[in-house]
Amino acid sequence: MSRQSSTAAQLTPSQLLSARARILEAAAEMFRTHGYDVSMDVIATAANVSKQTLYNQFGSKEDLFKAMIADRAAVMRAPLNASALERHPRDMLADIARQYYQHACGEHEVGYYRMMIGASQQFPDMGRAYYEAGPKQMVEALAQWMAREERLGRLDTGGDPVMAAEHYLSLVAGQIEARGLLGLWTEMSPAEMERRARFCADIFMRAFGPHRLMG
Amino acid sequence: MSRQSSTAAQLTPSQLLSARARILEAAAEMFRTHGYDVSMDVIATAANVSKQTLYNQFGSKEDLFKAMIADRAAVMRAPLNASALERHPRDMLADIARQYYQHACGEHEVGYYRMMIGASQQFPDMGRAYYEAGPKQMVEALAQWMAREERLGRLDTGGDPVMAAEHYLSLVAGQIEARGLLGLWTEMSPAEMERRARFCADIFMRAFGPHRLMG
DNA sequence: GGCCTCGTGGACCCTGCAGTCCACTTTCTG
DNA sequence: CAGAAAGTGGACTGCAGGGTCCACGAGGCC
Repeated sequence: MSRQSSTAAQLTPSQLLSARARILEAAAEMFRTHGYDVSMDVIATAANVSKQTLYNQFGSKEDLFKAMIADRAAVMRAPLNASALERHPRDMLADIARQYYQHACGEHEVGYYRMMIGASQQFPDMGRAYYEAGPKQMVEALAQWMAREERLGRLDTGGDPVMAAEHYLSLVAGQIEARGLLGLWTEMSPAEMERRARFCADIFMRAFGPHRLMG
Repeated sequence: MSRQSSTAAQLTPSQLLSARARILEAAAEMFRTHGYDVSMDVIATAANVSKQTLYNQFGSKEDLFKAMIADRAAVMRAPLNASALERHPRDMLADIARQYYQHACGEHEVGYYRMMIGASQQFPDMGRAYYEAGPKQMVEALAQWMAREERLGRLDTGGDPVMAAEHYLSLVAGQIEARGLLGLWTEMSPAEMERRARFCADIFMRAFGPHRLMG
């Protein structure tokens, strides 16, 4: 019993993960909140790991950073679950906006995005990688869906679904993201999310819906 | 003659400015391209000034940075020249987009924006200041104009001109800015600018024009 | 000419941080 | 149990960068 309690029982959950996973997690958190400038000591402390272990797992700070980016890229998936294909475009669009507001524009994600922007100055290829793993995926998935809807006659993007998709995502993210990037944080109530989501879907449908007034 | 040439004649243009102005200019350039991490030595060299002079003018790095921000804020003005009030909203909107594409989304400005994002992590109040001096001004100016147009019956924002204004600016900036922030640079031809500007104005008018289909 | 101000450049101090080393302990494995 | 493998903590090195100091030069003012 005493041996048990001294090894497993009193460990915090984070200590049950492998050292490597713990480091990656802590690194993500520290990089996100402090930018690339965090010291390796701070990361080691946050990961509950000695500095040496850290250097054993990842040869250098740059390597650690890159590994952590790669690790996150796997997490970051286009949240366009193609489940409900037969729903009305308006509902689908509103849903995308809702998902965005709930998951992709939190303090967490915006902080992460901000860090990537900062890092892209230091590691230019990383910016590209991030863009292609993240935003680009979303645009493409959405554009594909829109093209399909256009073929079904339920949307009219004027033959440029990519631009329409970009516009919709811009509409959804809009100033919220801009404010977040500059560190201005305003919590968004569920009601507000709902209102904005509907608003976005509505105006998109007015602009790209099938019953257009003008050519 | 020899005295003349040794003092004024062979000075480069930048050396004719006051030391302070030269420092501010060089600091802006260096901070923009390298982020807040540039060393003071580099800035001093770029300004063609000794390190001591730099510290005489601005007590510390932080002070220099803030002074440079303040200096830039004066330059950054909402480019919504209210000259042409009687023009058709569509033309006005297209013009705003054109102006944005020509002046506000160049490598220069986006680099500056990126730097501000990075700095807002270190100096939170600076992010707010930047937002209020820049984006916010634009949104408000545009919203005011839209409210006026709505009263004239030439626009229908559904009673929320601010949201409409935000949406229009998002539409215009959109993915271009996102890509720029991540360091992906794609030169935009004048034709492309024109196409995008028209596109933005058109879809905005379809969504918020006076002849709406649905309530 | 003599003083004063401003600038120069280069040496210098000190702190923080990436990265290394090492002696010691823990844990896994045969 | 013995030995290997991995981890620990803390001291240490080297360097970059913020900030200071100082001896010197050049122009303006009386």
